[in-house]
Amino acid sequence: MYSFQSPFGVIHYDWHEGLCHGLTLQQSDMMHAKHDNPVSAWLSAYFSGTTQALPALAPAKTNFQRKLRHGLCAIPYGKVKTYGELAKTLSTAPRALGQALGANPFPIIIPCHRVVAAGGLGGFHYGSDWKKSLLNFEQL
DNA sequence: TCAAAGATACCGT
DNA sequence: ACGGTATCTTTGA
Repeated sequence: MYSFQSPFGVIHYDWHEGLCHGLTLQQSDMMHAKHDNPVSAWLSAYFSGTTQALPALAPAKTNFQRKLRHGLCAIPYGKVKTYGELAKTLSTAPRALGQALGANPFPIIIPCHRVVAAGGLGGFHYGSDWKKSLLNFEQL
């Protein structure tokens, strides 16, 4: 388990066998530890406002989640989409989409925060503070 | 297998 | 503005 100090809180992630197995966002700040691997490199670049090729991610468990990942990566930096819109392009239901987004092991790297509800900010698995901060950060 | 829950949307009143 | 219903995938019993 590694950790990365972001401007909005600490991010823990699993990295072994050359593959990222998941990220978890923490609410409170903890110790800063610098690591030298593709995940930290990507995060570091992201929080500097630049984009970079994705690190190796563990494969999604279901077909649907693979489709979802692909659909999410199609949302460009600084833009947002509603659950309904994205659901339509994936031929699924908005509710199903939200369910899957919450189960996504790679928040931020797979930009699940760029999906908002039709009537405002939607929910977020790790707390809407993260979502708000990330969106605010991207839309500078 | 089936039932229940989810980070929703939409239409009726 | 509020409440009920439609809708699809996952997960646990």
